Amino acid sequence: MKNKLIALIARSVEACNGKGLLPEVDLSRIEIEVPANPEHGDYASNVAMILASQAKQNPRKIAQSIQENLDDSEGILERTQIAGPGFLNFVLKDDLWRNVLRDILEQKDRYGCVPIGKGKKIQLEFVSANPTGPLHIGHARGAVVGDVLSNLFEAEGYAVSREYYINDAGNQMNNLGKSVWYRLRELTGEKIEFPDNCYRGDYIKEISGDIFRKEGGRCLGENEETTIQRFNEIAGAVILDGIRQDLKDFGVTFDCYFSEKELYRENGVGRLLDDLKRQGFIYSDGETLWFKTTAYGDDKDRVVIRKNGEPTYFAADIAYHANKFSRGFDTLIDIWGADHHGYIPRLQAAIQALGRDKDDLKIILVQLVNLLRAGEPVAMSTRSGEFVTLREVLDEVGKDAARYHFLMRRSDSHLDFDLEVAKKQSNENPVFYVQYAHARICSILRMAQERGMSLPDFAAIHPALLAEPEERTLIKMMARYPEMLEGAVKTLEVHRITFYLNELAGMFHGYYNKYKVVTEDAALSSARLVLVEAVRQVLVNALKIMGVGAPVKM
RNA sequence: GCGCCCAUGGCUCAGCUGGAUAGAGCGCCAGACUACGAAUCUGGAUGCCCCUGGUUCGAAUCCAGGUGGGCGCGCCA
Repeated sequence: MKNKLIALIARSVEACNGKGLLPEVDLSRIEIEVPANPEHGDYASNVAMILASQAKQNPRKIAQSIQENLDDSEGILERTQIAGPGFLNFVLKDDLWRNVLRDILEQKDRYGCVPIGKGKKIQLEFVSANPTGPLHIGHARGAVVGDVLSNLFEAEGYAVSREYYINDAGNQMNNLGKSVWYRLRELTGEKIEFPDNCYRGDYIKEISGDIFRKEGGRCLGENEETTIQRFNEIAGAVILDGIRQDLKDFGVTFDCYFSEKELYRENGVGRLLDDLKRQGFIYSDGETLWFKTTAYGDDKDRVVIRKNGEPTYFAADIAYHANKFSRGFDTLIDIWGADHHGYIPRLQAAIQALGRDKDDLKIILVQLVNLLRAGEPVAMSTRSGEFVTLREVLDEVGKDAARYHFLMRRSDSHLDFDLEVAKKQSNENPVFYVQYAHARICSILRMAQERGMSLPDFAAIHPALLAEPEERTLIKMMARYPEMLEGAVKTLEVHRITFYLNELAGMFHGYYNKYKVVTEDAALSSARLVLVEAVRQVLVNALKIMGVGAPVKM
């Protein structure tokens, strides 16, 4: 719709050029928006104000020239008006709006999907928590944002791949094995001092207990180093299984779990560094190898091979992103906790050194969740074993409420998650507000069915009967759904869907309380059934992208 | 010290990339079920959009400099 209007304006401006009313001007900044105030029409354009400075004319006069030269051969305009400093406001014909209902009923699940992706391959990497402990509530936000963004990209016609990067090649894995080793020594009766760099959580004791039950006293083996290595593999696998299960129950699944160890196979990291060295991005100071990230705006160069000969995490990460690109993705999106923001410049430098455009990698920072219990902050640390697990939240709050909660704010703003509030299944929780709207509509449709009124086709109703202001508002709101999705994709802002849903549900509730859908008037009832069915469809479509259920009854 | 993010009613936050009178929810006050589901709705009060300058037809939004808060600044991952 917006595009149609832009084209209309552009043609008019051209016509004005021809008649000498306006000079040649740059039209790239024409914007069409939905005015906050309905009195200002269905759409408004700032075109005259933009042109005013270029054309050196009064904006209202320009608006008038454009208005007079509009060629509405399609007949979509009811009227236009000039207002304020020079806005050109458009009021569309009601029929045009009502056709949205037809589109929704015909397109069903696909309504709202604009195929702007055109099959472009995009990869989203998220969660990627070290498999050294169960997922906690802090990981949940990134998981939901990544999952919903993936859904959104899919809806908009991208070929999406979801990936979890398993950091299983670093020191932290060794500490995991060591943690198990210490617990097992305890179980065999030894008195030990549990080290600070080991993990204290109860899950370590459970894993150790399992091993002890199976193997008894011989579990500690002969050689300390190989035993710890063995434990870290066992524990890593058990924990990763748990993570997968938690994510699945949270509605988050991945196409690929990528192991960091893969990168070292056949000296992959080393070979990549050699390549980069040949291109002059890597230099040695005699003891260590440095990557020249300053060449692309980083504050200082970064170490890739340590003095002890071991590659850094960064070295592996360069190889990882090179690997991603080699798999044919056009765009990569990484979702990180905001505490990693300092890492962005060096990774972006790296992908440019790999010959990619800076924009081929987009990094979304998700602010850390501030966990509270009845208003009091709760300290969390994987190492100390003090944390609230994702599992716990799922069991107590439920998938839908938890997911919705994490989608209510922009991802770059801090989020307070109060356990006591979240656990309360009260009407304070907005997810119920939206789901209730859906259940209510289902209830209406059920009841109509019982009275022998099945849902009519759009062709069978008289759309003009939907003339109440609330009905027009609802229809316009639904017409904006595709634009909303497109905006959310372009800005990578999933919270927009939440706000849209809340507003649509609110409009429906208001309408419901004021008007009766099913009445003695058969024609009116039919039209209104189509209207509420359309609302239901849009609610379902949006909730599906959010991974939140749309219950028929509550 | 340097860098990134944030600052909007009492609280939690939106504000569609610069538009017309700055909006929701919670909380507070007053109302609405013999009704298609009251997990709902209707009405009411509350604002130096952190401060100071700048950019222009127009700024909560963009720029500069402050103030206050969060987070980073390893040859950890």
